Amino acid sequence: MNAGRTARDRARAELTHEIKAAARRQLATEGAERLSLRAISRELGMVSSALYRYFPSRDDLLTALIIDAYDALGATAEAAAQESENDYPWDPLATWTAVCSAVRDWARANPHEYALIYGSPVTGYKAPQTTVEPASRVPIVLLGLLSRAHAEGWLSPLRSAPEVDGVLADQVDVLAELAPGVPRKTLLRVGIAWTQLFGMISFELFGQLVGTMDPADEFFAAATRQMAEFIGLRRLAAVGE
Amino acid sequence: MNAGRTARDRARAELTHEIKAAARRQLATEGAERLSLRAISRELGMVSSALYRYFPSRDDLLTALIIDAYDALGATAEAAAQESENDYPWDPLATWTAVCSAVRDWARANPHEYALIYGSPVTGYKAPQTTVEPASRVPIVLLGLLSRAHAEGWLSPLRSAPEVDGVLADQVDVLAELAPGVPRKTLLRVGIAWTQLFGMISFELFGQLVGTMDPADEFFAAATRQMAEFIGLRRLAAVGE
DNA sequence: CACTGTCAAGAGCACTGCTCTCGGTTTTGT
DNA sequence: ACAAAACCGAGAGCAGTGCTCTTGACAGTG
Repeated sequence: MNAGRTARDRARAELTHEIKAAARRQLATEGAERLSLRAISRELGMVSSALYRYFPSRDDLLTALIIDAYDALGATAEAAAQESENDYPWDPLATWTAVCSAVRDWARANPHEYALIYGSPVTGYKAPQTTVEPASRVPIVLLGLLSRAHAEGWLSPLRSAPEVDGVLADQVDVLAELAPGVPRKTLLRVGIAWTQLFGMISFELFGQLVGTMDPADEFFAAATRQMAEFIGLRRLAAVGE
Repeated sequence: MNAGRTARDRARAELTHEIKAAARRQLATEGAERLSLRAISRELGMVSSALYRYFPSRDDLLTALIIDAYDALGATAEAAAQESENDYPWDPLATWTAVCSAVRDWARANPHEYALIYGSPVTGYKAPQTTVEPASRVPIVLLGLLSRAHAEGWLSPLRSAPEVDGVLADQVDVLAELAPGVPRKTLLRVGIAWTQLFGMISFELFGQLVGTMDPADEFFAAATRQMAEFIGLRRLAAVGE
């Protein structure tokens, strides 16, 4: 458990970190599929075969990068939420937009790592179970925010929305475990907003918006605001309505 | 102009088609980034260098596959819209959901071609201008549907939605050219619904929904319905409201 | 000191995209 | 009808890839 038990352990941890850093650098210039172990080893001044002592295969290195990316994005979202949660009076709509913007900003700052986790999956690469926990950090932030907003009376009842039943009700209920008390109607719409958020970011990053919403700042802001209203997050001034 | 003017032209067209077919087959088993010209040539019983007579580079082959995919998806969407447009009385909400479902079904039937056009862009590959026209066929279908719906009084005025101004108004106005008469508020929401649709499909195909909305049929149906209402498409019974 | 596990190095395999040259065929212009 | 031009597939070859295997050197522990 001790991080630097022996000199060998320390050297190994350090080199592992350096390999991932070089891989990330290469990810930015060459892309995920052209990630080359030999190029990394060249950059690090070592022989290619030595890399296999640290990552048994190219896929294992990819897995490490994917987990790191999920964790970095998750930490960004958590930080944005945290920063906004302490305001008084707390404004869940502001927190919602802050988290969404933080996710977008991270994606724009790290487009290749974003593509690695939210783009088309690398073929022949089977994501191991270890990736699902870091992948769920962003949804957990959003659901936690919703849960607190509900507890404090910030959620509209969505009277006009249809009831959620059947298979969908069961599926929505697994979200409810992370957002106790939030009604199904709201949770379903959170799922819709969730896919909208990442769909929009992917479109922006992957060039699907050029010609229309290309500088996407205003589109993103408007969409985020309207989706927040869609799921029933009230504006600060509108609590008692 | 004549398709089979000479024997050589005919042979060339046929071989071009066979190469793309083999490439598509390999796309399904190996993925876009592992698409190998040598493997294609092996499958076709020819020498690898001969392929370069038909596609000057791997990127050119990819471009052809991308254009074909956009065209196939566009044709699917157009067919779905056409089929629903002729119903009487015409129900634009039904057409909307039909087009969305058709897009999803095509994506599920051709996941690798979908990933090719809506997944992370292949690194080092610069999409030429020739791809934008086939890429716009689906948006054109949706906007045309909205335009007709507006002309026939099927669109709610979206009174509670905020005004669209500034840069966003200009961006939305380029959509307006494809959907004459449709108000900005509606067009902005169409953009939001558009990103939601493809975000949802991508999440389903790329495995981001497992653990929650995994069999996504009901989620998809509910989301499509609610997004249609979001953009103001009225239900058939609610025209006069 | 000796043993055990870890390390970098290097050769080697089968593969990739791509280029170039070669001889043969087809199409085209006159 | 015939020569010139365009096109074609075959093959060799280049520089690069992921990955495996063996070899010899080193550090940590008994």
